[in-house]
Amino acid sequence: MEYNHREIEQRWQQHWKENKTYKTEIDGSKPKYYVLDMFPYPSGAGLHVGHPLGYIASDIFSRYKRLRGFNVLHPMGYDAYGLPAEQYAIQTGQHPEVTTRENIARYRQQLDRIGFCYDWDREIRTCSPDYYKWTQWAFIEMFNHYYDTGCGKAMPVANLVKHFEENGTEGIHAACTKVLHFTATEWNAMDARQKSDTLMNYRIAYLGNTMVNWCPKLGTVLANDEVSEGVSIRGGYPVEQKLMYQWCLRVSAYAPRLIDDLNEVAWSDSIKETQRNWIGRSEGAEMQFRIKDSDVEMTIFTTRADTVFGVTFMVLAPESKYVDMVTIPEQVDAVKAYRDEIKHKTERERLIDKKVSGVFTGAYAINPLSGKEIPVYVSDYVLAGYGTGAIMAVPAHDSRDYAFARHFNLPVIPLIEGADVSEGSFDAKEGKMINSKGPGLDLDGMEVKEAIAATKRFIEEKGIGKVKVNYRLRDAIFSRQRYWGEPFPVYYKDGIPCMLPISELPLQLPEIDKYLPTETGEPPLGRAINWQTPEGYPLELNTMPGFAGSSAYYLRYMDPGNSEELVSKEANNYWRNVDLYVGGTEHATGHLIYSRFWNKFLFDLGKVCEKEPFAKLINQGMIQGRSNFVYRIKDTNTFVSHGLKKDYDVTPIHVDVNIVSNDILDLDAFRAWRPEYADAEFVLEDGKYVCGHAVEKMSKSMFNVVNPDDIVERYGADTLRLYEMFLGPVEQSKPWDTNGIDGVNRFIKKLWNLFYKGDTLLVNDDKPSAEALKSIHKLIKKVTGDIENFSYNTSVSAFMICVNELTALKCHSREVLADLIVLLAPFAPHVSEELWHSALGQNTTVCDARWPEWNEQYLKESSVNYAVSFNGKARFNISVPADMPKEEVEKTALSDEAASKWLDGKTIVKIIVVPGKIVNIVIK
RNA sequence: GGUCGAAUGGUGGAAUGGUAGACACGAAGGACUUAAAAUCCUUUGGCCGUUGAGGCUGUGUGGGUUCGAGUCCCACUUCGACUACCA
Repeated sequence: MEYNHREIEQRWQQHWKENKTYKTEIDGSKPKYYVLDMFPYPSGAGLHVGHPLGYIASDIFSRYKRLRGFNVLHPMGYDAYGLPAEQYAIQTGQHPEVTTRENIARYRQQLDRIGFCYDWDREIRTCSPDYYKWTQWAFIEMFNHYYDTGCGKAMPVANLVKHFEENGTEGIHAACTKVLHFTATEWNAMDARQKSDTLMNYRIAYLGNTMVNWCPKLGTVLANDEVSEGVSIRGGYPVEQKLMYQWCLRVSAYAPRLIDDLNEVAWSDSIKETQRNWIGRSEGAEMQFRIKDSDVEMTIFTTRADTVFGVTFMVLAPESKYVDMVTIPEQVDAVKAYRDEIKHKTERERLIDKKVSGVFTGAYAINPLSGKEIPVYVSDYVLAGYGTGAIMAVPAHDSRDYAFARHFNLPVIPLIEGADVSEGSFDAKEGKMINSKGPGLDLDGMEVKEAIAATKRFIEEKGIGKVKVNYRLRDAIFSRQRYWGEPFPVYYKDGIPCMLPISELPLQLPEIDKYLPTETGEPPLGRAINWQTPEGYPLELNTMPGFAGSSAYYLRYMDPGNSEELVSKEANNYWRNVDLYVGGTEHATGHLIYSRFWNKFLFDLGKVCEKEPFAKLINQGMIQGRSNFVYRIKDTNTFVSHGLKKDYDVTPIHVDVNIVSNDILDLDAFRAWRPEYADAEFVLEDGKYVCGHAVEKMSKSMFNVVNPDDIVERYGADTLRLYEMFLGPVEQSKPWDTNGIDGVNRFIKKLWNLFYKGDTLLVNDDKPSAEALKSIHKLIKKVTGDIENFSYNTSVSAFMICVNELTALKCHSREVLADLIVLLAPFAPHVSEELWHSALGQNTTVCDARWPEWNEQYLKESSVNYAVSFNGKARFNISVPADMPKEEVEKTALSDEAASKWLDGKTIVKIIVVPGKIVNIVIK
């Protein structure tokens, strides 16, 4: 029997499917383990070889845990709502559901060929009504809850209403958009509209007038994590700031818990750090600055309270509410002109244009500590969305303030001893304070850190300000002016937003004729006929963003068919949370924050039992493309090989990597590739055409996309799986390079040859030799350790070594080979399954086998080689029995002939015997 | 600008502070073959040397800790990832 990957893989994939080998049920007799991949967005391009990297790694881990006796939940699904399908729909009129369904079918086909152990009965799609019912449900719950900062969790809005009725805002501890004060009488006097508006200030899902990232080209708003460097992540279109009335989620209320609980998850330090930066906790102080000859008080936020004596001016964000309050009549026109100018610039333009700009309001503020009068400016370098939208400017110790001060010729007062501020500001938080003396407070001579603390104490005592922790994390904007997303379960009764009853969910996405905004500029749902409740109240026209459906999907896999709840108590208490989550780092600030927020909210409601959704996270590296080039001599149809190109004037041209093998171009395939190359001529080196190469993003336009289907067809899924792991550490980014794949394929053939020679079965029941046992037990130890640590590349090497050793030993012992197959099963399930049955005669699937344990006894060396070194320099080797005591080893080392050469006339200072490897003799 | 990470042969990459370069690719030579493919064997960091000896050097650069450093510490250089007017 020869190794025939096509036949074997097809047969076993069929078998697993028919027997539902990987179906998972709750089983209280076994410990659970939940392994999850970040589910893919099914794009039209299909999978390339980079996508399965993480899936293969998690599949290996799942199979390993299963062999270790765990009940493993390993599901897969599709993040099916998204912009590309909708953009495609706009261009072609094709319903996004149709394209999405087709893409999913293609993905499924590709995934199936790689032999994953998913329980497909648990598949979910975010666009399916059975699923998004629970996305809508969670939204309603968020609407009906507020965040109580007193007890640190979400509480029903009904409680809040009761409190308002009895005590007004007195004694309320609630996360809110702005701090309100009213009495019970005032509350009770409000009409329904006013009450609704007031409650929006507290709800976790709320309608608010917020500055949003508006992308005119996409016709929708975007969340902060969907925008980078002033352009949309999808499409790269410019984004501008716009004030809009939108649904938002009060994610910011959870900022402290999102930071604190990072200590409880086993994620890489870098991704935790990224989240910490994104949430952006900063400890500082809020301080009041009064405007001269006015009763206006402006609140600013600063982390450098110590620098308050160096404040020489103040700056307001153009959108700040203070601007209108302080601007003097003479400056109104100038300020208005400046604000208009800023308004018409996109975020991108504001970022690119680093030029300092701003305008004087004409007002002066009083420094609360020094009593000095300082001018108040407006400038776009101050952001409305962070802190209070107003700052005290300390040009000596902040580079942005410095640039502004130089531009407007404002004074710069250094506050730290030795700081040279003639060329630039001194931003470091170190040194001794100077020039910092005022009524009641003297900071001179203090270290910066002391000074910050002293100032904070002082302003709290005097009531000038208070200590405050600020977070950069902002509320998530939850409305999208798009068609292909979850409809909001919201209708408007006399303009007041109301939630549909849970019993009427899901609110299904309606059919529309065109996937574009209406002529009056309403979102696409405005085209839907009868988009209203049975009573005739209009339904919400926005849809939810992409992250809505992906925020709680891991919970749904636990109980995918449940029509009563998102997940039953029983299923949740058994599966709890994800033990191992595998996916890319690109979700660090989006999905991974939203999911954690969503989970914490459901945790507060008692719907889920774990406060963190993903206990351990592994970030697989990105697979880049490896492009190949041919070099055309200018104005000819002649191509010169890479090594000879310097002698010619050439143009590099991308060539399809699929007609290049080990950088050698297949000439006939190249001529057939494109009509214009049909009669191409070549200048060869050593009879071959060598292509150049470069590492680039894997994309169609660079002709460097490698489809896993092609690899599976040629080498088999087992080879693909092993090779992707062999390529390097899972967490590292690396280019895809097919050059080494033959080695892995050769390994499988060698493995096969341990079992069969032609049609002869070689497996016997002989007692394995000590060497063979040592080889296999070494492997058991190595692979077990590697899998736990996610170092699969060295495991693959270990398999190769073991198979080579067993081949050399002519070991065909059933006992040894059975262990080998079980170890290999997670990596190469098809060939393992085949050999398990046909050669080893087992009648259970290899998934039901037990993971072998290594026995130290077999690993014992009969003799140990020591490197003997003098003063750390290795000089010669000695071989001694493994159990020789330390003193004997020293004696043997010193009695060696070579030692005399080194010891001649020298004194031994000390002898170090390191167990296992080295005898170090220090001489003088 | 900030944060995190990386730097080892022609290439991908191994090395709990203990003989650097495992394993694989590629390359060179050889066996089998009419030939090719496949398979197998040998060599393969660099330099010097050679009878099959042996020696020197070597993990981005410069210091340090240590009997001993690719590994730990400090500084620098280069590259990558993420983030960015966050006061």
